[in-house]
Amino acid sequence: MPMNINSKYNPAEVEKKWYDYWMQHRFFHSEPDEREPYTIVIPPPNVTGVLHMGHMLNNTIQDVLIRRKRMQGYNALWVPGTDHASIATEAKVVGKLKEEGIEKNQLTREEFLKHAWDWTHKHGGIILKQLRRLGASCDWERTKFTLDPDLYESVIKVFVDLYRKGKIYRGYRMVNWDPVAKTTVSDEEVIYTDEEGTLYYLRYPIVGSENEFIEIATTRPETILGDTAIAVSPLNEKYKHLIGKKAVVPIADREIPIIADDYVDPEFGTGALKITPAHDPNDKEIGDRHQLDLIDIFNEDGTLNQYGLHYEGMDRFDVRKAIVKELDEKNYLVKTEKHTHRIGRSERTKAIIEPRLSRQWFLKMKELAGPAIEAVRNGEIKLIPKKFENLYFHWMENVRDWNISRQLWWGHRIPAYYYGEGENDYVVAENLEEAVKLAREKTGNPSLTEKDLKQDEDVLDTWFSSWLWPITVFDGIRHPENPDFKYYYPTNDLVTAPEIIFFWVARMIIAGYEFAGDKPFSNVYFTGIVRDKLGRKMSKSLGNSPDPIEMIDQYGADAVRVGMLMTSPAGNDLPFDIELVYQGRNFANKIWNGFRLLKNMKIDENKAQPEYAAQAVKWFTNRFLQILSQVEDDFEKYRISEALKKIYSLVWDDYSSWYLEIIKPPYGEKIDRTTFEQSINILENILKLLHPFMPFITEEIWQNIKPRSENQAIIISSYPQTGEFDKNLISEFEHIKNIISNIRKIRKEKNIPNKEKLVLYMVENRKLNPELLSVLYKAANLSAIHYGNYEDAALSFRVDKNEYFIPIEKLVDPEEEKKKLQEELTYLEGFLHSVRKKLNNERFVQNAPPQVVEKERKKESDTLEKIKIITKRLEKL
RNA sequence: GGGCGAUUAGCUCAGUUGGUUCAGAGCGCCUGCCUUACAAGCAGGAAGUCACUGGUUCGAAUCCAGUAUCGCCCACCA
Repeated sequence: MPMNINSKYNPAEVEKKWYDYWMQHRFFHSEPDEREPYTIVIPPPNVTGVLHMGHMLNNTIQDVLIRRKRMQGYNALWVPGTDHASIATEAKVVGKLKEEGIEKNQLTREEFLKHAWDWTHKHGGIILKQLRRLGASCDWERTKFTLDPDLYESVIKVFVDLYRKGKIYRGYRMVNWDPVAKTTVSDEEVIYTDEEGTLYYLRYPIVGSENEFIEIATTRPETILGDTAIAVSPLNEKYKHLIGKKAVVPIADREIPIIADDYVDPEFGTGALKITPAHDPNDKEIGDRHQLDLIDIFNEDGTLNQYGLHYEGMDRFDVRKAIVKELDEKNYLVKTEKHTHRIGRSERTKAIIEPRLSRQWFLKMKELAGPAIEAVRNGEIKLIPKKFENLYFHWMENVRDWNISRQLWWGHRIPAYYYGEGENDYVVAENLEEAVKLAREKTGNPSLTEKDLKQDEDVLDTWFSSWLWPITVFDGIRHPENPDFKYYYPTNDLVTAPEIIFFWVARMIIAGYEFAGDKPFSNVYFTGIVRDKLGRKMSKSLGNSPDPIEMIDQYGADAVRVGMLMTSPAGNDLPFDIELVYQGRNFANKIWNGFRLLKNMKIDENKAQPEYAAQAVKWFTNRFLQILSQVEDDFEKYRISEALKKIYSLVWDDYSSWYLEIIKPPYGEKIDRTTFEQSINILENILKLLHPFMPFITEEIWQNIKPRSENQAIIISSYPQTGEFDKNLISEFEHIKNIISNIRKIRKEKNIPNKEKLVLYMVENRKLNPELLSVLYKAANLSAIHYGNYEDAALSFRVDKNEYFIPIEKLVDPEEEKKKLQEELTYLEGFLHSVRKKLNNERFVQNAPPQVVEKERKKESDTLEKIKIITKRLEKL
């Protein structure tokens, strides 16, 4: 049926229609059955986030993988969901409340959480809606949120379990303290700049020896009041005799040990380092190694506390000035030097960050990491590309204990319950009831009640719930025997960004072995970072990121998907350019017009299939299988961009430029039924190959190219199967294409209209399948093909060892023809020379594998033959 | 400073265990075409000392060493 189809593909009309159709028919939904599962869990985006270019790339890849497997007969499941993202979400809620004039600290925990939930319900899930626009075929019926009751319960259960196994402990950790905001800030929120400061050289008297001092250098003289040791390098001869002795802290008048530690650089400053474990991260580590005391000299606002002695209550920077003066007066200050060093300032308040000790919960990582390292080492889990394995091993082998507590309210509240003020006056339990029971046992006080217990105020790090994601989305912590978990776990592929290889990927692997007894996934595909043309990371704050939804509105999801994938090999950054989306859009249009051509053809039921069409069908069928096998290989190796490029070229070059042009009936004629049906078949296969990349346009065409019954859809159709193909046929067809190109070139050079028929003479040194000549007639518009040499004036060209002539009466200039032949000859002689150079090299003939030598011999003889042909031709002219 | 990776056409990248005319693709650029599917198109074309230096080898874009530049991760010095 001819119909009126616009020559421009219009994605906006099409995309919503088919997404709704897929949803209505629950094609994305999966339930365990007898098929083999193929499972991906989404890296859960922040619940209140919006879609950015990184998500686009990431989720397009996941959708390509899942759609392909679905068509290949797997029970494919892609589990979507969101992450509560404690820090990011809490910051947003705090900011929004501030705008309304409400400070967080005016609210109770319950009041604040209500605001947070309201916010989550209002903005949460926007990103999931946006993913639908991209075409993501997630099983939305299984959408999870990391704060869902079942996930919450699982996280708490895991905490308790780890605590009972002795893997969770309380300890102190340096945090970035903002004395103006009176809060901790994350590492990411600290901005470092080089600033000019002063290095103060101070001397500490040695206990027990008259007039002997040890000299140190510091940029922060006020912190001497918190000193608990002086460290020197054990290799430093200068101080060897002092190790084990004591020194006196000036002003504070405390005695502190002189210790040896490798951390100290004997070359820097004086070679001796004052140790203030409460106020410097490195000093803290040294302090831990040597069991030094901790003296915290600061209040929350950066003024000194009682350990500041007579400076109590003064600001840290005022104290610095004052104490330098006092040290100088008392003759402890040796000298000062200008010194440039990096200073960390709070992003928000610009206040200089104060390293401050704070009590936190930690998870011991060393033992847990063992099986996770082994799994990657023995290939049970593959990282793609492989280069990330080095990074993984390096981190895992030097893994530090994980600080899992955060001073926030939005998240999973730490299930520790305190019944007293003492260091160990707490119990860890899954709920309050259980906690009471445990507390009674621990204290021996049976009258203890819920009212006597106070739950820890902190919540768990967001990653402490995400690391369980592949397990908890199937409820595998609470009910490890449930059918979903048994069927879908372990999942197959994970697609994520290399930035979170430690935060998330490594920890998921650990959790998988620890809590599920098996890996969480088999392959991890790392995408790159999406950058702009200038190489900058696309980010909201830079404003250099296009709005993905606007792009989809304008160019269609298929175009955007193709644009994202066209040039993004695993692990490589993607320099995004809108040109890529244009290319995707143009490609969609190309496919669309191929469809239009077929759709508008009129069929002659009585017409027999022309030979050229039969040959074209045969060729394309083989060519398709050839490309299909290459594409399968690419997918096997996760070379997704490569697969797309091959399909792109198959569709554009082989299918559109060659196949369709050949089978297209001459103007005004109808097409025969056989060719038409075969062409539809071919198109269907092409659409299937394309569907994972371009789900919408392929569904639209597939549904319209022939009548379909309800419940049929390309999304659930079966993917083409690889098979044997005739390489020889493909190569012969290449030869024919080559002849056609040469004839087109001649037409162009000589200004011969395409409508004018030409005669071709050919000298066949390589025999061609005569049936293929029908294609030649059709595509080159020939009136006759003669075998044999053409002796008179003619234009000639050579393909392989064959020689072809196009006789043209007037327009042939023998000189021009001679020149062309001469050029060819020169090239061939040069080539022959290089081949012979190899063959004359005895060592080559002896050492190279026989096939290689054989190939060179063949090259030699072929070239000689070609040279002979040209020489003969030249003689005649 | 430590570790990892990269460097191939104007741009973005392939080049799969050294061996086909191996120097490729897409985009861009140049030329000619509004040819009855598609100008978001068609037909042609130009363009690279494979970062540099040396080595291994019969043979190197491919393997090794060094140098330069860039990127990423970690530690960033009292």
